[in-house]
Amino acid sequence: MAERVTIKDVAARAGVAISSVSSALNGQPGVSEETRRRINQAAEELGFVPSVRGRGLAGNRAFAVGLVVHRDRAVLELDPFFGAFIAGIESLIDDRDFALVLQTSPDLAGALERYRRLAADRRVDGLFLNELEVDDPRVELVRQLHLPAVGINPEPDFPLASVRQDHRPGIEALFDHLQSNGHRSIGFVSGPPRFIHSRQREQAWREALAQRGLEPGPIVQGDFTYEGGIAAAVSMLALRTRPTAVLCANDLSAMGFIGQAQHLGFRIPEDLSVAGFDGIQMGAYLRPALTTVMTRPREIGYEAARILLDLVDGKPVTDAQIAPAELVVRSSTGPAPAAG
Amino acid sequence: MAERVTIKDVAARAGVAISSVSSALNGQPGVSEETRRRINQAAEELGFVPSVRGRGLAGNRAFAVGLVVHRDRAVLELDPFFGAFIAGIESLIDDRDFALVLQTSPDLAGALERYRRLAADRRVDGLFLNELEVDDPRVELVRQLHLPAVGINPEPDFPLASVRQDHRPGIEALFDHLQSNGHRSIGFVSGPPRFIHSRQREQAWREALAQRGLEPGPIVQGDFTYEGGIAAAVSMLALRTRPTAVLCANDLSAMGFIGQAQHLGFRIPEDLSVAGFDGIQMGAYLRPALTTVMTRPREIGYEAARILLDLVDGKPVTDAQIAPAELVVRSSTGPAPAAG
DNA sequence: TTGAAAGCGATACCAA
DNA sequence: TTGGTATCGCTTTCAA
Repeated sequence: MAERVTIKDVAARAGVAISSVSSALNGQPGVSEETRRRINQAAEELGFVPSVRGRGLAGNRAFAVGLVVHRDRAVLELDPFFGAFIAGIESLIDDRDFALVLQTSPDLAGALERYRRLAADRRVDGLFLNELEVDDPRVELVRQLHLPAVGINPEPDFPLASVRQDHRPGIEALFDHLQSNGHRSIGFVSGPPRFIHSRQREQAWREALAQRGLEPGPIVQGDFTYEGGIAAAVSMLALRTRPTAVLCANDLSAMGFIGQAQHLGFRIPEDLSVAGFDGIQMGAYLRPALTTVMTRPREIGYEAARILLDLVDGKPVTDAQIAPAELVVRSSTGPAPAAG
Repeated sequence: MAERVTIKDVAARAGVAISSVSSALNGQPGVSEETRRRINQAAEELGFVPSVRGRGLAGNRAFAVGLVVHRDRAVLELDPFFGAFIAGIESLIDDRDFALVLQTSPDLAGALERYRRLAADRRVDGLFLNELEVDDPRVELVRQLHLPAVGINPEPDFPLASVRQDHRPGIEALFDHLQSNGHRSIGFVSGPPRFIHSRQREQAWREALAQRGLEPGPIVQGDFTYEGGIAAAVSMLALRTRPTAVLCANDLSAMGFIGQAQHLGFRIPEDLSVAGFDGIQMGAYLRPALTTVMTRPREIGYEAARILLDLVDGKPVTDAQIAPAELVVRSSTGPAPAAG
């Protein structure tokens, strides 16, 4: 029972050739209405679903796209980006009968190996390139591999298709908020500089300062982790010229920063305002609840998938621009302390 | 350039038939050492990687396994289970040249549809069944579909292969810890009863109480979310007979519970001890840091994948048992308040 | 031990 | 508008 029904079965039942079944079911012209009807009915009755393996071999397509998450597992656990990003991808590709092949690797080198194999054994038709790094070797790789790929928030002159979200409006809004609260010295906890998005965020911070004629506050390098936020707080709060407000490159490091600042006796936001970046749910649950700049990973995933599938179909594509990041004011930011 | 090299190319280069290439590369007998060597060399030189499409069609295999996450996106973002679980799966299947096809669906009904299609178009050779529900329809589905499947932490009489982790030792240890701290009334915030693992955790709580001759403390139903934890705290802490300690069915709801309890003026752990279940990283960063029972999703993923691939290979399998959950004492639990 | 050939399940071209 | 057939890349008989 449940013997898989193939195109032959449908053809037999409808009394036509398999080529006609294929044409009919794929909505191609050159099939009479009557025949098409018979074929559809036969397929229906038999519960026929074309084998993606057969289709793939014949059409030289995998009907799948690949994503390699090259982060260590702990980050993957904590980072809210992927869940939403993946959900966004799926909401689009499902309708087109594509599947997502997900792989993980702790580092970029391993990820490259994965990408290479996904391409070598022809398991996917296209790739998502996220967490782009400076001079990211994946760009050259997909070129060699002749694989369509779409980059997520790449640098301006990125040579492949891409989807971007402008972070600046959110950071601008944050600065408006801070400045109207009397802050004039605003520090920054960065991410590892090898990541494009680390640089983008730092750049946005610099621009916002410059635009307001403010001196850049202290900057300390973090690494997007909670621990990195702790370390950043330790060094930044020991400075003689402490900022009155701090922007962290992501929410997780903001959480670490706040935790450590409180541990050191600072009241947030009375003594120090701290803001994050990402908009993770958890931020709403902290006390103080985290002021942050919210991105839209789900939409990014959706748009990235749309572009990628168009690329796979050989359609012309234009880069996508997601609605800009937005400020979410909660309680970790407030009036600057009176100058002491 | 970069024209895909196929088995034909290798055969041509080695001066043999493609069937010999196939046999040689798959390590099958009936190929002379000399020929095998020549073939290997040719394959090497050409950089040949067999197409998973061709292999799949010929061998009636997809070389892929499927996981459908049927949770809403917000949960997927916050739940640390999946990241680690997936990493565990991958660490095994990668070596065997299998890939993971990941799909998401907000609910079980949608998930069933996804499973059905993964099977119908023969995209995967096996399925992971996680977050099992009572009378879970997926069990019948995979039977109909003739698809190998492995259940994660199912009920005792589960009819399919499975991997289990015993939660009880961790909860026993927690109760030892609480009891030695003077707690005698221990409440429980449950998960939705339709989930097997909700029931398992509640059952473990009941057993631990019974074993110590303690009366079951109050029980309130949660839903594994932060908000559910808040709601549970609201109702449980309004009770005339408040417990002195509370176990929550997962860390996230414990976090909500603690947040709300603090909001209501309870000091944790001085006035009330609260423990979670899961062992998410975030728990270590809270204040108070969360006492919890730690599971091992990565190992669960690994073992589940091992069993599933054996099943796919038609090998006999036995259920896997992961090392039991363990207690992690942090600062959200402490001595019971003096009886008032 | 080797090679030829028949599938696997589709698509697509070309005659009829 | 149809049907026959080559083809995709591989595995697996089965002869030689």
